[in-house]
Amino acid sequence: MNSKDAVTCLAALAHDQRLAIFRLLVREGPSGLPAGEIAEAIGATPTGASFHLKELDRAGLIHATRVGRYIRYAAHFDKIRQMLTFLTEDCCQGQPELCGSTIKKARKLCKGETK
Amino acid sequence: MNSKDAVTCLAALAHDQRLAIFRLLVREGPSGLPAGEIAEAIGATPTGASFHLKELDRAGLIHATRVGRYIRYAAHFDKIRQMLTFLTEDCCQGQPELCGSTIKKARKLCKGETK
DNA sequence: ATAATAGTACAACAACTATTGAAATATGCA
DNA sequence: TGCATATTTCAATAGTTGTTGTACTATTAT
Repeated sequence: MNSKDAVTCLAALAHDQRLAIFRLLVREGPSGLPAGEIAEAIGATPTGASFHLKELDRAGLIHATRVGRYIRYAAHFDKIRQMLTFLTEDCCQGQPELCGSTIKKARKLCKGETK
Repeated sequence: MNSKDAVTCLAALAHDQRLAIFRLLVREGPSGLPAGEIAEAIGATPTGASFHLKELDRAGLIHATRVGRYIRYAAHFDKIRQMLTFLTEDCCQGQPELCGSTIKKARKLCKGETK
């Protein structure tokens, strides 16, 4: 991930409805949801939802798959990881004890961490 | 952290120079850097740097402290953690094995994780 | 084939954001 | 006090992004 790429991701997320879509799809997991269900869930018009889904897709944070007459969207977890990593790379010059009480906690995002 | 707050943070980061400032200050740690040094490091004019620093400050991602005639800016690590947590909350409905190969890795952001 | 459903594309307009240069403020030093 | 340094503020302009409604395309079922 480079800076331009990261800016595209961040700009895609920097909108109320798109952030809601993103978080919905992160919660939903790899199977995703069809566009209509997403639109309804966040209270957007079909046109609006389509526009925002396209933005998120363009940034690579989600991806679309046609299934019959539905188009399912799902979070692209690898890209998400890349973006989060990019944001906090080399934090505190490799001495995480400096921000220990803060960034560390962010790693408890998903449970199940073993090491 | 709520959605509005998160959108403000993400919008603040969704700019090439501001992202560069943010990453510089994350690397730098709690002591931060004076505005002029930041401007020089990212190749911005004093006016431009000031504008972008203000945006990041307004979002709560960094904070300013006057030290003599310098103004030092430092990352606000607690806010950063809150934002990262907000983005990936309840991922995969609490079954991280679904995205296990991806999000987990993002937790290796800072080394020094012990548990 | 035709109609119904799911979703996208386009165009016009409004709203917001970034950039620039010049002027202002704050602090420290001679 | 007066000058230099560090940084911010302001105003004008240019550029980008979001919203809305209408029209279009793709798929399925009758």
